Amino acid sequence: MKAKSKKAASRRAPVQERSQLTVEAILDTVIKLLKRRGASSITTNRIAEAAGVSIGSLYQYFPNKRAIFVALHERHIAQVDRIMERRMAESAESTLEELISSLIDGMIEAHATDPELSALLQAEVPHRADGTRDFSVRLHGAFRKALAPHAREFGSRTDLDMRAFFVSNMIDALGHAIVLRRPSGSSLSRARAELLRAILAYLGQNGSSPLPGLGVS
Amino acid sequence: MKAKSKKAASRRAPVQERSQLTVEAILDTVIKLLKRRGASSITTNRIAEAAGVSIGSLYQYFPNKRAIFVALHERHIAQVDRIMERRMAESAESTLEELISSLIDGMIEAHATDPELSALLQAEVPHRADGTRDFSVRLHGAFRKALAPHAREFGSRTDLDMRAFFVSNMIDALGHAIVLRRPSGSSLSRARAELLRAILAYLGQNGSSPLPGLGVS
DNA sequence: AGTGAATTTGAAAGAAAGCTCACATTTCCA
DNA sequence: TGGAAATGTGAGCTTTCTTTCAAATTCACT
Repeated sequence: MKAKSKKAASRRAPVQERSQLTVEAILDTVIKLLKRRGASSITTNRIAEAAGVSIGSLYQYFPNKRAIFVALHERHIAQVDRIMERRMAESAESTLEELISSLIDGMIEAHATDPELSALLQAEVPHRADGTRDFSVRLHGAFRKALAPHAREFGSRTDLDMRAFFVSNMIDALGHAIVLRRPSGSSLSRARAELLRAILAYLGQNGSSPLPGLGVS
Repeated sequence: MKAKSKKAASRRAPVQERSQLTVEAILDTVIKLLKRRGASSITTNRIAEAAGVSIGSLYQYFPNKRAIFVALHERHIAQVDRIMERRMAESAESTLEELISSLIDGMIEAHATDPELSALLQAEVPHRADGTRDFSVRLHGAFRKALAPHAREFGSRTDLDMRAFFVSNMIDALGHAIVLRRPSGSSLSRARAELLRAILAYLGQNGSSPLPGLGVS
């Protein structure tokens, strides 16, 4: 889960604190405008005005409008990276169930904080296709490492690579789904427990350890 | 899985065949331009020119550029709807495993035909957030129906609604994932079998019926 | 064949948005 | 403290979007 390096510097990189604040203000303002008016009404001039910076400053740091959106995605992904990396480190000594459970919570934490933003980023804000792929690859790699020590616990000559791929995608995609679209009657914690159960069942541990408290099934 | 009705008719609806061909040509051309040059270089005039229709005709059927993208998404979703609906009907008398297996194949069929397009639609083409949600809700409802007859087969007082939600999201999200991002070494059929196994394990049928042929773990 | 509706055309132009650049201001640091 | 580097500014130029519309063509139907 290492965050990746900077992209092509088609524009000046902010080095002083004030310019970093400018960049942050721009990205924060885009979020505000996204929520208030939707993506289609966003213009670079509106962004600059609402952020309290000149249009010239905006183009000092972003080569075009799309780059602003891409940067917003990257900032969000970096945030998720940080959360998952921390939990992965903390759970180094834990059981498999504890590890999976913690990573599910991490993904939920990363998106439940601002579900509206997550939904907007996914649906309305265009981004580079390989950006999503990079994150997926990174998460996959992280799970391959995280699962390796427990390889013996689930089925015999299982394909670790494939398992890691499925687990990482289940946590990512289903974590998203339960935060953004879970059935109206159900609680987040209930759905969270269900996701844990699904993953453990997939890893060949279903039925063994009854889940605590929540009355799953 | 009923396809939904038309949106606000801010423009004339095509009634004759030639005008329907015009609309199709526009959408097909957008796909071509998307693949060739990427979303950011697309202009309405370029679309019209490449499609061999006048800019006037384009604006006869689409109120603005975004509407063209939305229509592209809707056409794609309608295609997936059709495929899934057909398979759902065909598998009405089947076992649970046969049903799930067929729906997995349907989702793969729907996206493996043109993976590049699927990736582009997801990443580069902005769409209404509720469009994605509508599809998710529709798929969820369909699975609730499809799973209801088999409710007795998996665990006792299980929550059908929640199960349907997870199964529909696993097929959708993981179906996407294995088509677009599966580990380089693995075949699609191998991943497909793994997805089936994961869902059946989640539904509490793992270990029971050995899968045919593919040697899944 | 005749008639009206549907469709197409494309140039032209106003509106809107993206973006540049010459110059002003602030910060850094030797 | 002085100059270089970094940053900020916004008027206005360029590109693209969007609309208009009168005239031509094609289609459906009798």
